[in-house]
Amino acid sequence: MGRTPCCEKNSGLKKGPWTPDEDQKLVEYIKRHGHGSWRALPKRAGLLRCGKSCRLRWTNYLRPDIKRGKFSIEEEHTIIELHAALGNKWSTIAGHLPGRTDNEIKNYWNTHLKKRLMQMGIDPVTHKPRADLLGLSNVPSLYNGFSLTQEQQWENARLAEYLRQALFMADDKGTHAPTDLLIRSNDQYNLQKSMSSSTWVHQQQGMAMDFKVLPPNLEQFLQSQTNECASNIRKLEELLHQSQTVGYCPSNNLNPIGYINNDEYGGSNIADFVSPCSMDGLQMKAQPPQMLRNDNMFLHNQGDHDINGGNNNILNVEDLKPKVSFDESNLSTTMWADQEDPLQLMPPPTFSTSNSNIYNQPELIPFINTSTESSSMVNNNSYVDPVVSKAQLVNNSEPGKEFWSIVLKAVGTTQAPNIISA
DNA sequence: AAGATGCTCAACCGCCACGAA
DNA sequence: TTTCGTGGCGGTTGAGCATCT
Repeated sequence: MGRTPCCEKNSGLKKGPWTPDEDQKLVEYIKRHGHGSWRALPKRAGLLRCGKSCRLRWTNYLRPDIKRGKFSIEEEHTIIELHAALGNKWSTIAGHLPGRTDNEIKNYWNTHLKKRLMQMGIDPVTHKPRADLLGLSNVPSLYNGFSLTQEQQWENARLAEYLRQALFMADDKGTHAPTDLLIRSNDQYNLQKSMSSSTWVHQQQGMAMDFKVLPPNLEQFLQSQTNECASNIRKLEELLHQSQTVGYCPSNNLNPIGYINNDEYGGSNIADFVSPCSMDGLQMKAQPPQMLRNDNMFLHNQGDHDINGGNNNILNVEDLKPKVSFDESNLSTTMWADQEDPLQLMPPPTFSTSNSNIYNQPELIPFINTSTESSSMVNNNSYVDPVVSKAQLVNNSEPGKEFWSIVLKAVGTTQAPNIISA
């Protein structure tokens, strides 16, 4: 049995690079007759090639709608985002990049993006931070006792993406990608302490030497950003003091979704400070992540990898984007007050899909921690006190409005790079 | 200058799914 | 239901070029 191979060996058919003459023959034939049966085409077109070779040459190179040239930042982002969700589904990914072929995307991934992610400490297969490289060997303890749900895996992927963004801050030419590096600390004191000890900075500089992507003056840069942010934070804190500050944030050790933050893990690695911060951060960090995306879409496509027929599982890239356009008018009368679970009470922000560039969206809002009592660490890195964070009152009061106004002003801009500490 | 090494990407290979017979 | 032809996909290769030593 066994089917006939497309190109019999020793069939006398030509292989290897196409000549301009062959290209011309193929293009002219298809222009006149369409490709029809690929197997029959070469004979009819006067080509000593197999049909498969003709099809490949046409679809990957000669097709008139092929886009040539470098991949744009947006295209790169789309590839990475889709790859995180779909894996090596190159043709599906290509379906979202007009004019790009699956082969081209695959090549670009293998020769550029994959390497870049690896250099940045991100596993290009899982899109998770590479624990070995980042000193994150303790991170899995975050999930002790829990099996990772798809949502949590998604959050991991998102963390990886934030790391990627952070490390994309400067490219080889010293220009900056339009993304913010978000640094979160449980309080400004801890951040300043960390900065002054420079543990993180030194680690980053070490990485910079390897990665060749971070600014050489990183330490000063971070420091200046920190100072700048500190004044904003103080403003916010003043306003917050005018409001009642009530309510508890479930601590991370009770939250299997568990955003990583520094107090749980000793505060010396990158993941301690670069965290997935989002609009829900304003509602305390334990806000379920599904607020930020269309989970049905994601879950559906998670299960779609093995669906027959390849193109059946095309998904709209819009559905993968965080839905985080912020509607200020929606900030109304909800308040967190003496509630055991404020998460149940805080309405989600209004989301929309209007923004075209997910990396410029106000999702990049830091977790604003208003805690006045810092959670404590002891030297052996064991976690002692639960994180007790005071939630902010959000209401129609002038201070409340002003608070949000400042928050939006502070974080809603997309000037980059901008390190926002909180 | 020349060989070694690395990088890119067009092209190939083998496999799979689908639809027609 | 099975077989077969075909198109399509993803992994891999290797020629050609660039950079390094």
